[in-house]
Amino acid sequence: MARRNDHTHEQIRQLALARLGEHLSNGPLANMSLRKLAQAIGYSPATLINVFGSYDQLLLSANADTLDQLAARLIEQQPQHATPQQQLLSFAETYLQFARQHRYRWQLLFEHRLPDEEAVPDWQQQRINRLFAVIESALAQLVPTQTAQQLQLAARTIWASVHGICALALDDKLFASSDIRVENMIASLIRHYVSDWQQQ
Amino acid sequence: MARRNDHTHEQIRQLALARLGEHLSNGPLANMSLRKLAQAIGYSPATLINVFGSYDQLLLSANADTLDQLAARLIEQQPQHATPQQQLLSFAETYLQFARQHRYRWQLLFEHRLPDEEAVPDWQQQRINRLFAVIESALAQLVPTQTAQQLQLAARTIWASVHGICALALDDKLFASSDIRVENMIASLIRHYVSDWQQQ
DNA sequence: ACCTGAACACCGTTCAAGT
DNA sequence: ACCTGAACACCGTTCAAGT
Repeated sequence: MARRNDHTHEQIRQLALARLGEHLSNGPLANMSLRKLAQAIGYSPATLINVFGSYDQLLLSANADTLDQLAARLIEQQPQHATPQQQLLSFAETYLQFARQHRYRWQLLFEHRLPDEEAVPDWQQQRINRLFAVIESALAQLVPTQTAQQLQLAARTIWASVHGICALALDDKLFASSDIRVENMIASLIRHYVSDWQQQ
Repeated sequence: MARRNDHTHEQIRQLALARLGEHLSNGPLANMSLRKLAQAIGYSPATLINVFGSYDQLLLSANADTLDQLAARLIEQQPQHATPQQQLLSFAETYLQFARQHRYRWQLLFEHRLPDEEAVPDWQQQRINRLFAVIESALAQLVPTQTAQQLQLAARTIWASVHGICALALDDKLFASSDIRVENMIASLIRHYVSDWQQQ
């Protein structure tokens, strides 16, 4: 085999994840496979299993990258001197933009499940909690007297709702007349929910 | 082959869909296959391909059944003498209940995609529009002066939001402290969105 | 010690051959 | 005419054998 010892495990990790990323910017995971991925980087399928443990864990690593990219984008695009409402709207719009730009990566993030239903690993949970913190902070500015639990509930309700709108819109499952745009749905959600929520 | 001519095509359809339904009440689609399904009903894989056209179209037929079951449940559980707000809340709660009870069927409905991204067939779109009509009717009672387009936008925003909450909750992707329940998120969404929306 | 070719147990689909 | 066994081109994973 030609490539033996050409790369460390860590380098093989990066090669595989980068190549998978390229694929996911063009097509769905269903068009990729462990064998194709291995061939594309010049290693055998068994090498990738050695390095990642399994194809499922390789995909989990790709999802970790996706969460990092999403978090970076959300935080860098977050306006600092805007009203809390505008911050929440901007957050949701950035989320939609990311989902559109990285459609297949984003699908993989939500549709890949570990075979034994084992819990999502801690490092992944922490990445997600960091994103919720941004929403909770905007909500806390809006109504400083809210309890932590009320903030948690509202932040999760908003994010899950925005997520649902993006997910169904990207899959064309809303079947609305053509003049109904997903941006307007997101704006409608944030405006109406937040207006009433801040009146307690 | 033993079963030749034992059943009409229509009977084979029903056998296969019923057997797939049994499987989906116990586990995810990933644990099923065309070959296993064919063996379970005593036919060859090629027979199922003859009858359905492909495994993908077989799954599409299963999704049509799911939409019919969901629509029946939503319509029969819809309270007639409740306020529009209560109707919307009841609608969302029934949706959650269905997603929980038929978890793997429901996953298949939203995650199965035709390989060539071809449009969802008309009969499926009509089934979905029938469900939106129920939401739009409750919203129209709330504010009779809304335009059809405003009703469409609000109905789709609400449904996509409820869907997102259910989808993430069922996959344990919300990571909230244990005292935050998904029912409270749905109630929060409906209450706050609808309260502000009806003030136009 | 590290890597992988070959084998294993699958998969959806096709079609020539059988009834 | 209808059906399907066998073949085809895949798949993820394992592990004995090679370097």
